[in-house]
Amino acid sequence: MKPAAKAATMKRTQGRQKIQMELIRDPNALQVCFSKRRKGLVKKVFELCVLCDAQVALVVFSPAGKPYSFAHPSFPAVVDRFLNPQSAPAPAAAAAASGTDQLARLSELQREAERLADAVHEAKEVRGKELEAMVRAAGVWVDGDLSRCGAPQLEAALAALLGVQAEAAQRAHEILAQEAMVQQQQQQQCLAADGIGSSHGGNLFDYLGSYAAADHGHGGDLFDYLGSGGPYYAPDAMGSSHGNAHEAAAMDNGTDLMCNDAGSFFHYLGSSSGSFMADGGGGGGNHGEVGAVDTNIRLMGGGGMNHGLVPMMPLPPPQPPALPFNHGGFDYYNLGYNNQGDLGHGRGGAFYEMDGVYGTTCSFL
Amino acid sequence: MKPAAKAATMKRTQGRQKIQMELIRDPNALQVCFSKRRKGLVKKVFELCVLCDAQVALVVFSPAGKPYSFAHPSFPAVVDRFLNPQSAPAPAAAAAASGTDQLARLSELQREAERLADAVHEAKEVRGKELEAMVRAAGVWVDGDLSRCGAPQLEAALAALLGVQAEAAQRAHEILAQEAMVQQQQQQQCLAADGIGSSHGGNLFDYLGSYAAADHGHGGDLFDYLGSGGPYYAPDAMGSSHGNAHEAAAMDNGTDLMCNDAGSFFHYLGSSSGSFMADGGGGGGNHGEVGAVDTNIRLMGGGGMNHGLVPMMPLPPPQPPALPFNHGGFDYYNLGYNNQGDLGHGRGGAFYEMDGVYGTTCSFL
DNA sequence: AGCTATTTATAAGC
DNA sequence: GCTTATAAATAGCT
Repeated sequence: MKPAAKAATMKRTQGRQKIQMELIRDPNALQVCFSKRRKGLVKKVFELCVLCDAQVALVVFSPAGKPYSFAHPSFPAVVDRFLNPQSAPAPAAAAAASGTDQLARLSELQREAERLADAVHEAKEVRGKELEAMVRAAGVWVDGDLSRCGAPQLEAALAALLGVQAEAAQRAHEILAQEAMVQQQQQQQCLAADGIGSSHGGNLFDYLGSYAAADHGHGGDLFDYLGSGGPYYAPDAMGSSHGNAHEAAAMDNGTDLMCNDAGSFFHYLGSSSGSFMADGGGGGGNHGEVGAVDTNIRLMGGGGMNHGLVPMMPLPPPQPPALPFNHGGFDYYNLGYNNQGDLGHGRGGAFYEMDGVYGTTCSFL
Repeated sequence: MKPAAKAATMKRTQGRQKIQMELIRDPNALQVCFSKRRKGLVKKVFELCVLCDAQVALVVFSPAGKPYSFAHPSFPAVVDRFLNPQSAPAPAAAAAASGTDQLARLSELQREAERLADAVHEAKEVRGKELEAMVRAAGVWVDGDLSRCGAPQLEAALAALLGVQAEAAQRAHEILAQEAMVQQQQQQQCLAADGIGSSHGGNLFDYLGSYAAADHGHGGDLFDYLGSGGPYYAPDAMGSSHGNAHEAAAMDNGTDLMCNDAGSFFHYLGSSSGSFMADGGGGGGNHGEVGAVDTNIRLMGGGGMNHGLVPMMPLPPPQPPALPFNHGGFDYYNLGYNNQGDLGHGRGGAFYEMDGVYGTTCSFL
């Protein structure tokens, strides 16, 4: 390279600049940043799923208030897992949880809280010393501002922190548990099967590939490959079957690690440059496993509302009035890389996050 | 540099290698990868929160089955948001949720909270000074682990998160809504207020700084700074005032975007390399706002169980039989960078994810 | 949205 | 867990 005589002038761009970790004031910049970072975040989550067969659930609200989510093997699966750590799905058990059990839990929670408090305290002490030494240390900050919070909130907050919040939790639990059970029945062996969030409004499932495939449509991509270089499998989208297992049991669970309870939509078979497989929502679930991952990932990107390619789900409006959860829009989910100089560049991925409400989605048990 | 004659030999390491996006077969490598990536993931999420004031909720199960979580402003807040998109909180509803039981619990929680707050406060103070030198970071977090959380909370939270799944969602909604309302009453203007998960077991709150400070204890770090380079503001912890707004109204909401419904604990004031401000929990809620973010972030790192410094929770075995939710352990949460060639390197952060059950935490409404 | 130039995130390795 | 050398993620522009 040149001696940098006019290096500065040479550069077409200044390149990435380090930015302060603070709220971006410029609305436009904020939007751009959010979009890019959300995309990157999803890719990271996805990779974590694939590489470590980790189960995850992510929900992000855009600054505009639109919700985005990603989960693997599925939210239901994650929930189920929480409910049933390692034990098999105890149908009756759930019910049992309520009542006295609840109380017990609460007691525990309380104790937990105490311990936590202690921990904090100690931490504090220790920390103080450390701090002296320098900087970084520290802390937690668990505080925030309670200032704004009314005392009541604080209470609630604490309760929450401590894991308490008995009541709400309790009730929610009961109800949800039941729901979960119902769901479980359906999911049984294939709990992960069902789709994740359903993005109403027009979201797409993008495959987060690296030097993935050629993009399908820059202006209107639905499913984009997000993986690295493998074939990505995107089974059924958000099933609507809330009544029973529809296509359950179909997919082959090639999961090596522990993604046992999973059996979701997107199956990552990933290798290197592979083919992108997307099999619609409906029926058959399996496909030719290439040979690797079988991560069964599903991700629910937000779809742009302006994509052209995939005409999936007509999005039958469940219950507009009934469901209060209609936040948002969605985005894309295109995480391809193009650095490696491989095939195209895997662009695609449309996104948006205006204040308008595109549609929403959700996914739960 | 040399003409690369023996370049290959010179290199101490081969540097980062590109890896196939597929499940890592080697257990050890898997563990390492998971730890690193989870850390990085959390950092990313955190940054997204700070930069874009996005609200998020993340749950990750380690391959070993341990749960980790992160949220901002808190799970409860997110849930609430799902439940109550933009509508105002219904005051009356709250009453319904309450029960005598509630009160009792609350009282307890309050006490707990107080203690916690104090602890935090002190820690904060100490740390604050030191921090000035560094970082700024900030944000929120709630990461910790949900392992211990009772399923109910998780369920509820998740349900909320996903916001959908009609059925479950619906019912959950009804129930939760009520609960939420109750909460809302308390939180009213400060819904985001409540804390997040509590990591029992020995988690630490790490500050995710960038070119942060020197690490306190490599072997046993508690609170690590995770921020980048700005002032970090960690007001009061979880106040205990559950009766009414104590220090309410204090902080200035620098939030530009839309984090309107939030009013959480961690307040990020971050600027550039600024001073670190941490104002204890108790009383006054405000502080000198540096001038920026006001992100109100809270983070709850997971602690390693093998850290030396903090002798936290003995982990009194709650109820092996009773609670089915005992997944995991926790980890660290140290996301400092050291590249920029600033101060130290911001190491710290201990983590682990064995199959042992360390303790857990939860956070919900 | 697509392009760089950099900043970050991390495989490897100790 | 800490370093090193590189692969990736992205801030600033267009």
